[in-house]
Amino acid sequence: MVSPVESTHQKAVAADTGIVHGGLKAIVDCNSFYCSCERLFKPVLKNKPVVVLSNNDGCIVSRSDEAKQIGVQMAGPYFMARPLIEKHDIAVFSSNYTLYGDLSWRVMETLRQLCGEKKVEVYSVDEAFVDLPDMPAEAAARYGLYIRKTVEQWTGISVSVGIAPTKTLAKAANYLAKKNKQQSWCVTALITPEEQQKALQSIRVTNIWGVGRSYADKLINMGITSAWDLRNMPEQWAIKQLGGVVGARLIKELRGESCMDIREQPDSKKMIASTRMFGSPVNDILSIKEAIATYASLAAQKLRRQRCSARIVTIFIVPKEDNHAVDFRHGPVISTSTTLPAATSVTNELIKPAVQLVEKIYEKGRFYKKAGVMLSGIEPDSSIQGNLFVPESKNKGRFLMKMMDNINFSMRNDILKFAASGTSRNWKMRQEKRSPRYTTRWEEMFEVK
DNA sequence: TCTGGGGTCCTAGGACCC
DNA sequence: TCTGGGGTCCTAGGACCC
Repeated sequence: MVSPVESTHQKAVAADTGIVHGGLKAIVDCNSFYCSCERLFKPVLKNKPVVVLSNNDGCIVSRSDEAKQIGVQMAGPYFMARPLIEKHDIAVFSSNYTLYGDLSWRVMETLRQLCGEKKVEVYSVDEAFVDLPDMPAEAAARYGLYIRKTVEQWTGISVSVGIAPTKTLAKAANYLAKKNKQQSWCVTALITPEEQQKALQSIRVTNIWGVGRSYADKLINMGITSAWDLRNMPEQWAIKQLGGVVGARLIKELRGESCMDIREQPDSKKMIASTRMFGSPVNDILSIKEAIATYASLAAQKLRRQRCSARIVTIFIVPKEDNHAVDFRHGPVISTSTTLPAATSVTNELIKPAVQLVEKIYEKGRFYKKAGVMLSGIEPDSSIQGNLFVPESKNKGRFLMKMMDNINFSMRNDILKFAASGTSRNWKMRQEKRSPRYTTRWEEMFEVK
């Protein structure tokens, strides 16, 4: 008897055409993206260890290969890695999202030109899935190499490419490509069942896309240690143990049965958030209200950029805890929300309810380390019913918003702000080591000498 | 002293309605 | 006075991703 798994595999490659049933998918992932961006404008740093910090200079979010080799941990707190960083004279940068955003756009444009406008799904700032429906199996690896070379020539950013019949297997391929850069030339294809088996047997279950910390612990406790072990578990088991339909999909994808398509146009956001850690913990309600007002106006900007309005305003604050444990986890989040009578994207109409909510959850005497605003119940502006009774001033409000957005875009991000955001900002984040925005600000442009 | 800032999807459970 | 079962909507929370 042939099991369903085997029969899927037998159908996988049609012998006459060499075209994989269901097509192939690639994931293109920039290598140490933020570090690569920083290095692009400081050629002195080529082959030197570099790290980039998160907002607030809190964690390490990107490491060059050299920094990895020295032993700097990903997502580790900066203050803990600092001795090592100083000892080895590693270059350190605060994150500069304006610069990374611009270079990201260039990489994505390159992919669209190479592979077709509609074949590219931008998955994150440094990753994209590419649909390769007609790619013959034997041409896949060569094509991956072509992508890699072209992107590097056109943008200066090096990428790794994984190719396989499903997104999850493509991610696994990419993981191996990055792991053995020397042999793989940053490209790996997993097309045949044999290739897939060998690859999955070599990957620990922890490193599979879709398996996070808590599932990893659970799986290892059950004796499921390799990706191959996981692939061979029954779907019913996955439904019970790994979050229902999500788990079942994961198993199918590992077997080569594609459950996730490439989506060229991402849906508009269902939720928009703006949140930050404070530069230092805060205990007075006034500072928290200032922060909330600032985040509300940031979120409102994002909302308008998407040409949408929101009906639900949620705010949250996170109390500071004293936890220096090795496996640090964030403490509880205290949140509350309110539903507005009508959706809006006008900043002051969102600030006001947001700030009022602070009273509901703030506890006097307690210190907080983080706060945020989330907007949901999002509707496109075009679908909002005109209301005869909406006063004229509302249109004025919209006009003002548009002006503010334009000014903020071309000048400094926060040059115009509402009075409620305050002016002292002792809660503002630290960002001491930011590089210039070489590609988007005239006054910070890279000079060729 | 010091541990990011976004997002998505799914499930469970309660309220409410007929 | 009795009170089933199904549907829908909402919220909270947990898991994941980069």
